[in-house]
Amino acid sequence: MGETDGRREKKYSGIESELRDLVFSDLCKPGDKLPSENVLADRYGVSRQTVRKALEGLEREGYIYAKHGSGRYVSERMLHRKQSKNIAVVMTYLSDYIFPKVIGGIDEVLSANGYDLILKHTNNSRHGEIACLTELLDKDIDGIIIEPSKSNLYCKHTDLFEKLEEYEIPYVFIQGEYEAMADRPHVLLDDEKGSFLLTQHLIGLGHREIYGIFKSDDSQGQKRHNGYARALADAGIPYDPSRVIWFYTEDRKVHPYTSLQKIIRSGRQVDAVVCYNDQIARHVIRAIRETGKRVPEDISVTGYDNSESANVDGSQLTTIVHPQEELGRLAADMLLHLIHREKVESRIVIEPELVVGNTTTEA
Amino acid sequence: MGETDGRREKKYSGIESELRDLVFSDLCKPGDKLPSENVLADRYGVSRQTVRKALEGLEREGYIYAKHGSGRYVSERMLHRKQSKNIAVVMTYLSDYIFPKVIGGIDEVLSANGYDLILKHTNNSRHGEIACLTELLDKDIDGIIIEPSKSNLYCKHTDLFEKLEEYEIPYVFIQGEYEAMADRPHVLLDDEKGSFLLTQHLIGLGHREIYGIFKSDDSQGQKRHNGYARALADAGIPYDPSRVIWFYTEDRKVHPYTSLQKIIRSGRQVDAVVCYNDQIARHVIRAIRETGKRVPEDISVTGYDNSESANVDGSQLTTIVHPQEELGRLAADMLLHLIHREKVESRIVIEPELVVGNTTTEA
DNA sequence: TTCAATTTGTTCGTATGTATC
DNA sequence: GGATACATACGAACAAATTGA
Repeated sequence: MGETDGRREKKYSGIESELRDLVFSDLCKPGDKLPSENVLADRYGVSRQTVRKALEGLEREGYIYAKHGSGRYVSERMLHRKQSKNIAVVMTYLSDYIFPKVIGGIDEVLSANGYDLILKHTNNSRHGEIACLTELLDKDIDGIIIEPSKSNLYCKHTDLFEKLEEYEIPYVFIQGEYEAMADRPHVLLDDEKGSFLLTQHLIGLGHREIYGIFKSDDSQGQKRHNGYARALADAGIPYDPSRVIWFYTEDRKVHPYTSLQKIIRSGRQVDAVVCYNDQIARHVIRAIRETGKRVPEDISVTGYDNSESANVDGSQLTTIVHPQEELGRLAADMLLHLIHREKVESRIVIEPELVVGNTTTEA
Repeated sequence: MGETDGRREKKYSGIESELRDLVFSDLCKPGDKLPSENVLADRYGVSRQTVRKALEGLEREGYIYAKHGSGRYVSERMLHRKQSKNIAVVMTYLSDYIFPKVIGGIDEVLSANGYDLILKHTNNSRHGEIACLTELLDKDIDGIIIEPSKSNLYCKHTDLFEKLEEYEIPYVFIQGEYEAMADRPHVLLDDEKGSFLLTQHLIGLGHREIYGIFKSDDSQGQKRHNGYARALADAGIPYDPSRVIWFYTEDRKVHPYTSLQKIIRSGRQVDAVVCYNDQIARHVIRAIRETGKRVPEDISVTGYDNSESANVDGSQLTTIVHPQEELGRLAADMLLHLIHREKVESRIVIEPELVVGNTTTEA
């Protein structure tokens, strides 16, 4: 007996959306009075209760309010309509090294577009990244800029990123990339080429016994290692695994320098050291000097990032420029395009630029 | 005629709060089924419609959900009850100088308590601060940590802070203070005493012609000036306004150094310069050296904050320690107490600590 | 000040549709 | 299929606040 007239539309929700359109249209200004419940009931040919049900939704959202005994009015809140206008930025660390500058670049673009940043950090642990993303899924955000943690390990939490896509929350990776997520939007440096340039520079200076210190648990470390290896290969220098020291995030402050010191003290020839970044390079230089060798006269050292620590004590590292703010700005721009559903080049690779300092010299 | 039996309690709201208590009590776990509408109607002796009205509120807030044809159930969301868990941090700048470290300290405490940071900055303009606060009033936040902009000017937007109080959003000032808001929660350095210690140090080294460069538009500048003046007074050295150079945020990069150079080149005796902060001190040292004078042999210079720029090129400024992370942690702690409505000391003043470097020496 | 009309707020009753078990 | 429970819809009545005559 049911009058199955196709899909059953609820009366009140139809009226609700009609009223919503009315309120959102230019015809309505904040403070305007809406027709009374009885008038609307007549107009739409429904009961007063049904009209009330329709109005309830709008009132809950704060777009209209009721004055007892007087009427219903369009709310002030119509002016700044509801949008979270929050962007989450998930980094490995927040206040060290180059991160403040990257965040500054992101903020520059986003705050100019009325967005606020929610900052989170993972301490470069997979666990931390999962925790961050899980929390963010419960939050009101319009997009995410994320620096992957331990990006060289296999990404076991692709489900979280799929959830983001399901919720239509766009995201952009910066700095590193998960192999499994390589087709997603990225803004990256060409780490492989940067390291290639540094190593080539050292070879050009006549060095042959070139050591490398790389981080094993992010994609940058892997790529910088690859650039180092390719430069050696191009120059016909055989790649020797015993000249490469790998380290993890967790032993950054302990391991690699002592390994290098042992090698130097063992009497093996060391012409130069290509370091994962400037921080490592600074430690390496100190470690080398502790062994009695000089930098750059005995051993040349290169960094990466041209960070604040690249230039201290009158010493300028030979390093690669990290366009910190620019990286942030590019990622923010890309994210804005994604939020606005505009077509956009979803993979930006920044060309590296060599800075020759006074920590490298001819052999 | 009205049965004015005291205050007329709406039937449904009484039932709603009873149900709310039930749901919030330990008797209910997520997934538990509530009694049916008819059972509740009987139990409370009201119509089924009234019960529905009461349940509506709880459902809107997400604490219960309905399964058509089955019943009503306690929601998962009861676990993480509704709270935005966002804290806004409003600073003058974000990525320069000491700010990343302060933010790092704030984050350390708040992220451990499940809060996220929303970062905003004012560029140290009153206009910027008003814009930030206005935007934040429309956002879902549980508290604010704010560094006042141009805190030495009269605060013309106390209404915004009153709005925050009205909305019961607690806030904590850090670094500076508005005179009109001095009774609100603050975490500050004792800038007056810090500057006093620096000036006293210079006097102890035998200097008499001690100049000062201070920022005029924040309370720190004013207080550091006062400490300078008090130290002179204590030592019986007359205060000479022509030895004090004031500058504004907007001309930080131009004005004060050239004024000082003019003074030096005019042949007036300059023993020492007390600078507003380390950044200024670095510029001042460069400016002095441009005139051919030496630091510290001819002129001693002091900074303030012991920031990263305090120690460069093998030169360590004589300065005052700024406990950057600690300041952030203290402010975050205070804010947490306020959010939890716990009693808390609402004014913390951190004792300054002198660092003697190699930019000051005996006269 | 009073009063009546208007408008929203609350509560009851009733009926029907539809999903679940 | 039948019992149960939630969802939608309508009608009616009175309470309480506002407004303007």
